[in-house]
Amino acid sequence: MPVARPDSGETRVIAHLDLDCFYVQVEQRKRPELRGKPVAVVQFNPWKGGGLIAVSYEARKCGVLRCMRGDDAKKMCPDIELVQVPTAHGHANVNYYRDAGTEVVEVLSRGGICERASIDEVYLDITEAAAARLIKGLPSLGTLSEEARKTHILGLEEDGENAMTAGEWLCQSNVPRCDALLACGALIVAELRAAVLAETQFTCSAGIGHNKMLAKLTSSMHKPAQQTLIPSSYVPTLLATIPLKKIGHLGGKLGKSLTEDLGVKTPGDLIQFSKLKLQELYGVNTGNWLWDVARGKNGDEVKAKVLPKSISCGKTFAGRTALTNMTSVMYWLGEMCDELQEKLDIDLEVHNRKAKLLVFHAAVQLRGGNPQPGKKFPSKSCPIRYGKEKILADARILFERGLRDFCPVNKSLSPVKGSSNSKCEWAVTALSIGAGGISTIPTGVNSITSFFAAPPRSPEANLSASSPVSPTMCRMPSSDDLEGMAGFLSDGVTKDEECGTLISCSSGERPSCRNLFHSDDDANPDFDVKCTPSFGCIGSPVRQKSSLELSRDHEIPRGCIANPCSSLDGALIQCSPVEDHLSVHCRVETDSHTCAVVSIDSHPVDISLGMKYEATLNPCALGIETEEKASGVVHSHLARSSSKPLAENVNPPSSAGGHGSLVAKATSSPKLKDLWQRNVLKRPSGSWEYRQDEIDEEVLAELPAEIQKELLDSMKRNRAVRPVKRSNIGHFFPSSSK
DNA sequence: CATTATGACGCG
DNA sequence: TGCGTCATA
Repeated sequence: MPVARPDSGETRVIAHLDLDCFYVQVEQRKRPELRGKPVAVVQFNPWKGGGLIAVSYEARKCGVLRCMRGDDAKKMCPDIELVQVPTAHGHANVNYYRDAGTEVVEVLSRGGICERASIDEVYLDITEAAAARLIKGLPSLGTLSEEARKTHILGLEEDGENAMTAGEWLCQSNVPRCDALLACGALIVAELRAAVLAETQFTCSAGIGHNKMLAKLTSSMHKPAQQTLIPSSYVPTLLATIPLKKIGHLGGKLGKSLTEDLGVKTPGDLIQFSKLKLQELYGVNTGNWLWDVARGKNGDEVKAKVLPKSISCGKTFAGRTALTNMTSVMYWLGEMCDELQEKLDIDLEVHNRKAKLLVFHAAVQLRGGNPQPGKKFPSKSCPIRYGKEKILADARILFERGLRDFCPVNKSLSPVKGSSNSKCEWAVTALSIGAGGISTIPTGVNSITSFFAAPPRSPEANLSASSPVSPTMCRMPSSDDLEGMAGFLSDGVTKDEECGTLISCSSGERPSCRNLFHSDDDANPDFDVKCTPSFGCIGSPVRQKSSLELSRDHEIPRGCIANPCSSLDGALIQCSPVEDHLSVHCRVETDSHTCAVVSIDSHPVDISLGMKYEATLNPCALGIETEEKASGVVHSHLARSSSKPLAENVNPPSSAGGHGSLVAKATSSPKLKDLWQRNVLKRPSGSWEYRQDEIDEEVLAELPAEIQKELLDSMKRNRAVRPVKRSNIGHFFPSSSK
């Protein structure tokens, strides 16, 4: 549901860029002999020649449409070249196209704040660049590039007394600043499009306006390889003219409801309704948003986001290809898990990110028994454990769990053919698994690792001397890091005040540098943290102290969880140097699929020596498995558990300890440190609380602009309007009927 | 049961 | 956490 954001009026210059029939262009670049020909890209599927997903403009002239099948396209246009989407793991693989899109993003991101909206679409906020250009003076006809001159200016009168060319419009003086800004924006976009063409060989179309909605609306008005500008003066005319469904989010049920229930045919028609009325009809958020739409307003910001927030793979099994037994389901799940893990590996390697959540979904039909028509197979999720075998095992459990919820009577997991009435027979028509909650592994120059490992006065203990630290690890905290920090600080806080536990650990092998940042238990056996809990207590409801010793030989703190049955599967430690304290926040995922959040407060740290910590641990969100296998060593025991172990019968590793990782974050910049220090409130419990409302504006102002922006965005998001109680939205999306 | 794969986001 | 909606190649 759309949500209205505070509108910025006409101060911004926003562009929306869209690659023309993108997959086709990618294929044409690979095979230049296809250029200028009728071409379509078809998705792997033997049925009727596969489905078209991209059609070249030459083919469109013959009447070939997307959503046709390959066979139909051949009939309509015998000369058409059908190119297959590459296949991997038994289904279509779009990585090649995604990478091609990345090339484009790399060019475009030079122009301003860049938000990758889809595989081939980008929003740019080029306000700053446009303003800078405007300061240099209005463009002049002589210097106008060819591409800029070809801009379509909506509402421009091309004949008659007041006729004006686009070039003239772009160069006019004595116009409102907002128009001049748009004109500068058009020049910039023209240059960017030319750069994209020169550097990637791809053409794209663009829309330029004062907000995302307008930019998106106009980018598709002149295709391919053209750009369109919408002056604010033309907005009312445009909105009164176009079909409602052209507006983003109004192409579906909401738009249909507006038309059918209220007779609204164009966005402009909405203007007759008061804000209150729209709120009553569609809820506060959507109502406000619609009120804005009627006026061409839209406060959505262009987010600096180039990377996807989730990664998934899926396959459909239509018609007779539906899967009706566990063996075939497991086969395909296996393929998909391999693929997902591959993607996660790449994302970790290339972007230094890890996912938190595994999501499973399937489309399943019930046959026999009492198949309930509209019933949907539920999607299920759990914390993700890296490693394809683990993903597969978890996906299987999620599937079975879904099946249990889904099957009405029978709890059997196997489909039964020739359905006896008591059993249910199922057919899987789609499977998908995805990884969500992907975020940058926090790193920084003064990450906890270098903090420990590279004591300034102890060169021989400097880890980087023995194993070079990669540049990415030594960089300034990126905006992603910051976002991670803000998010972490705002929600990574323990809430459970009652339970406590002890940990202690001694160290294992000296880890390689890489392992300080990544957990990759299979791939990095050299980082095998042996946790030897030396003492502990079971079930103490009282917070207790324990010490974490770091010996001189092992500069790296071996964070480890008290539960000896667990291996560290994705430990994440965040730390902040605050005065002379070191504070560590640690999130641990264990083999038994539990997770813990602990925090450790240290007292004066001498980083050049082995360290002793007074630690207070606040486990939360735990469901640590039982003490029964724990041969006399430490157990965690928790008063409450908010997440159950995934598997009913978990076999804990027999030995204490396991593979693990320590991922650290801190800040090198004194300013950031300061920012952190001032806004992280230490609570008696030793846990952290982040008070974003107390961020010191002066400190914020000293940060690099990009980081400022990102932090502000992040704060805004955290503060986003929470919908008030919906009044009568229920009647609007009838869930039962249909 | 034939558009397939992939993603984002908002609600309760 | 899970679901539904929307979008686009």
